[in-house]
Amino acid sequence: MFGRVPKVYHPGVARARATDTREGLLDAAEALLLSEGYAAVTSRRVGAAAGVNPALVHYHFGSMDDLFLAVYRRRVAEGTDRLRQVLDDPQPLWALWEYNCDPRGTAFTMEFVALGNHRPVIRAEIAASATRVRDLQVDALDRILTRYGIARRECPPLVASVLLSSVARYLVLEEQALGLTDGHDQTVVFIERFLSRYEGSRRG
Amino acid sequence: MFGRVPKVYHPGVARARATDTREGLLDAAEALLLSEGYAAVTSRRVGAAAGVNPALVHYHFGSMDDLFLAVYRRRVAEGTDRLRQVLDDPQPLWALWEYNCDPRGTAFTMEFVALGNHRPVIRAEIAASATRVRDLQVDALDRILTRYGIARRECPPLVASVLLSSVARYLVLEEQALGLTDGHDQTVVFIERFLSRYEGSRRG
DNA sequence: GTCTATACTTCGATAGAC
DNA sequence: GTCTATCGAAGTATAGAC
Repeated sequence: MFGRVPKVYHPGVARARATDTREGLLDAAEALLLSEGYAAVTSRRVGAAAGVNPALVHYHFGSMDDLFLAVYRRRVAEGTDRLRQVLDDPQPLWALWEYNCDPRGTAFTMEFVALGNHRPVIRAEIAASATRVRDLQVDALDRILTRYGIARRECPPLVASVLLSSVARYLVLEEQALGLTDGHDQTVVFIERFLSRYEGSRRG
Repeated sequence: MFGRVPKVYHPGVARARATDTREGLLDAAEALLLSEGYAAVTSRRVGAAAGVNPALVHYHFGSMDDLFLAVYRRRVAEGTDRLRQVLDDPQPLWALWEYNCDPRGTAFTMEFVALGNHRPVIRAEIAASATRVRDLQVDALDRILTRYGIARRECPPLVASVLLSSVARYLVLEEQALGLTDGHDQTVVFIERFLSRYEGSRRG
């Protein structure tokens, strides 16, 4: 009698469902990426994991590249929010170290780096976001180091940023990807002793 | 008249040709891996790049997993040889730093790490070789640090090894994969100033 | 050893019914 | 929005001629 109900008549309901499906697909894609690597992220498997039809991947995102981009951007947005909060921490150096030690971000980034190796669109996105994150982190470190009276010439914030994230992220990479943990405990102790010199032992 | 010539009658010639093909396939696979990522390493593309029939990949290596393993092992063997020579260098700390800064090894490892994410056989191989390489490096550093009179308690060789390779490899990773070089120059200067304290500036 | 030919699988993407 | 059905491309792997 009414034919199809125009979606504009029930925008809330219609859009709620669509958003659920969309988010479900993103969740499924991200889970697959982390557990089995990017090669496992196919429209068929993502659809199956999300409990919907594979064709919906293309309906909601277009190509697989677009799906990957959406997954990436969602996670980067979360990460950036967390990074901003680091400065509010009463022990910002500790917070920054812990932020870089988060294993989720590393496994995630590694897959996308490998993915970007043969998908130019992905590669460009990674490069852009990496620069943004680094700028944010350098800005934070600049203020932190100044607060502790560490001269810029003695230890430039840029260098501190590179050193901090290098060690943290490489430790996680080794542990997650290679199952290699030799010397990690000792190295962490070594680093954290350094952090404690400025901020005391970690509280909270 | 003679039918097929049994290969045992001309082992040198027959084996020489076979070896060439085998090596050619390994070369092609490695080149593809580095230039376009592991997803580009398919039997068809490897065969085409090597100028032979794709079926030969399976004849010589069996499965694709076996091809990947062969590529990996060949490169690891080369890398291990180079690492052993580091100790003979008159400036071993510098040599070790440069060894870890080699971009080839890093790009290579990264692809295999991502590959191992959904290929258990590869993952196991990486873990085993990573442990061997680290042991070798720690052994080298132990002797180097002792030579320079650096107490094991002050800077454990294991920690030195982890720190050194972390920073070096992560710098390369960022540069190669993300095109991100902000702060790298300054960081390298920072590190090399440290090296120079013990070994003077790099010679040769 | 190397090639041709092919069986079988899985992928990305799209057209059209509902 | 979601599904069914399907096309064409590309992958792994094998059998068999040469």
